[in-house]
Amino acid sequence: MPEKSKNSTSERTEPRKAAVGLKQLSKHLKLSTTTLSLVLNDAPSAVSIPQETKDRIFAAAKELNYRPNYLARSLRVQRTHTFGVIVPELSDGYSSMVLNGMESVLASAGFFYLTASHLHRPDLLETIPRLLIERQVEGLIVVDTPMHSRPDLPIVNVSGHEEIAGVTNVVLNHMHAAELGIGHLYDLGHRRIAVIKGQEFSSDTDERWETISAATRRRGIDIDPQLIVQLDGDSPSPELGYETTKSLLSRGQNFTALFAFNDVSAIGAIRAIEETGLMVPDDVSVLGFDDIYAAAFHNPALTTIRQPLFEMGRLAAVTLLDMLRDGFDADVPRVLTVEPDLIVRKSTAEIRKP
Amino acid sequence: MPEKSKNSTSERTEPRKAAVGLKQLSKHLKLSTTTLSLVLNDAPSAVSIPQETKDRIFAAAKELNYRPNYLARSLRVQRTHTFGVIVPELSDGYSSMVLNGMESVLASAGFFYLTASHLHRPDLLETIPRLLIERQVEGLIVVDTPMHSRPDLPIVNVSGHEEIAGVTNVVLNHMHAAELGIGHLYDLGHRRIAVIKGQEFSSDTDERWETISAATRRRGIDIDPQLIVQLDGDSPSPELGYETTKSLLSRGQNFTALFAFNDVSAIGAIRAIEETGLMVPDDVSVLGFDDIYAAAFHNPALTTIRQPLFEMGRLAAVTLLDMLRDGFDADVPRVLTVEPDLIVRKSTAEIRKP
DNA sequence: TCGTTTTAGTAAATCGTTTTAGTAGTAAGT
DNA sequence: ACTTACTACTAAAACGATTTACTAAAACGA
Repeated sequence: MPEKSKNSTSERTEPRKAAVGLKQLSKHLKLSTTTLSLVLNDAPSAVSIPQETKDRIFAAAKELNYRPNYLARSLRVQRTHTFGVIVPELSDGYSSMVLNGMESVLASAGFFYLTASHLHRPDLLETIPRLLIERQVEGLIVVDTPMHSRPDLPIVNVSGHEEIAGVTNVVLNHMHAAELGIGHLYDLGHRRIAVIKGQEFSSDTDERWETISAATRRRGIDIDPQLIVQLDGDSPSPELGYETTKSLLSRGQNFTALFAFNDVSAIGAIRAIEETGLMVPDDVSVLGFDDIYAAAFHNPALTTIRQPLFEMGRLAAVTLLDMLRDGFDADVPRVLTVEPDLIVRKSTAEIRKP
Repeated sequence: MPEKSKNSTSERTEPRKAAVGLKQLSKHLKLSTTTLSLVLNDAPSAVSIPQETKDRIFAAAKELNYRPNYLARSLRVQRTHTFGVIVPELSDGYSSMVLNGMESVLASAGFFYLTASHLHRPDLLETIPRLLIERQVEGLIVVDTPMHSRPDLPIVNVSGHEEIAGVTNVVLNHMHAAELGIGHLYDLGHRRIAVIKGQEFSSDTDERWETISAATRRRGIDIDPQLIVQLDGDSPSPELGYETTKSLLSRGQNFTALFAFNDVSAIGAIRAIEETGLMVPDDVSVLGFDDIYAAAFHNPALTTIRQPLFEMGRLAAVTLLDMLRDGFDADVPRVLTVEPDLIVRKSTAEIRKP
């Protein structure tokens, strides 16, 4: 039985091989760094170099564990293959889904990205873009974050609504989303519909509200101002929706359906509603937004407007890459629209007594 | 009515000021880049430079919008103030909470980080560390990911269990967690306890299982092998827990409590259990793990073992920063342990008929 | 054989900073 | 008057790659 050398403690702390650079490699091979660079990058002018030499170079690079210094390379070629990503915060579910989609594109394009959360703090919103630019990111992906000024590099804003030269917005078709949501509730017979608006700072808040408003008017019903509440605070917990709904319920107004700003707040709302002795969906229907993973498995399973967050991230990334490839003022679209879906589950039902 | 100049198309495309570097600044000021650098970085040797000159420099830097090139700077000073972060995937809730904690430290330390997801693909697990090292990250934070070899830079592994020279593991006190969980179920009278183990690839799976196993034995009960199931697949949806629990239920064994690997799978499990006509917690108690945001608001509210993920991320970051400051072989602890909490809510209850 | 082309490389400039090692010119000390 | 010290700077060498512009030798063409 061969002795396991795996744990031969004397060998454990192997000599930490100092990373070898092009210079040491060139010394070892007795070739200039020029030649090495040409060969290793398979530059066109390396055709004249015989295969034998090339092989020697590759072999030595592997053997000495050569690691090109990407910093030096980036400095010289003036490309970092790096994007900056600005999000409100990482753990809100929304951002991480978008990032997920984004990364699926970037990884295979050889890009990395630096992430920064602004936590809705104005000072960070101010400094983060500058810091990222100093780090020579080639573009910015901004998620659910207002961008007023126009930094001098390509930007894609996911859920951005300002029209700014040089920034492309990736947005949901909110009109369609509102039609789906309100249409669904209307078709179930609901006329007294409460709405939880998003936080002041959330990019989608206004557009969402306006489209919902339009969709109800179009059906000849008006939303009682007493039935409108707004999320406040920046916790990614259902707590916010819970509190908001509590205060809505305390007004004593009756309503048969509630359209929440997102699934997280819908979940909080359900708890609040049930705590007052009402049942979802028998007494009040609750409609969410986003279709997060948990939505399908909540009790009751959430009826919701699905927003293709992964796709939005993916789209943002490919668009930014396009902008880079096509030069500065290429005519990429100013706005890219993705479509929502109505996912009917168990949290909405026909109104009981019409 | 004042005309809205917002859309005055001629002004829209403002001249994109080319970012000015030290050289142009020096030309403009008729001072050497040396002087500028000294002053702008407030180097000790800048004492001899009169305040008037300094002011001129600062003023010009602001006016011309000088942006130091961090790449060049990093290359020269051999510090990037950048970490690499390796996670299984971004949208699993676990990683993003850890990242959140991590970022809270890094941001104020002037560090940025490059994130990469390996999606459990062996090729990515192989290449990602190399790519990050080429980009000159100063350290690696690895989340819920096995690390066998020892790259030559400081590493902190969140939920890492291998003992490797040079890497510090941040781990939960699993023994304590198991004691809390099993103790709670035991105290409620449960003796036939089912367990959902984590996925094969999850770092915590083995340790979690072993400690649970020990905690039950310590109480003189043994877990029926028929009551052990394991998650399979890498979706961050409750679907996995649902499927797993379905198959558990189909075995026809009876059990009065279920200890799930995490809250997400617990939520799936509850759905599966209720679909067979059983009630949670009346017929079977379900115990989760992690205490994600949704746990408190699920129906029934999840009793769970809270894992301080934010804190673990925070700890990982400060530790890595320490390792950097104290030089290579500083004696940072090999393992940092954080403590779990039992959060009793509504998904567990006393056994009905003893 | 002479001129041209090809082969197989190399020296040096470059990217944008920081940093080391000075250098004039003035002021102070003795 | 002569050293010494300080003031206010600057030239040039890093950092580690890439890239432009060469070169010496060999091969080829006429």
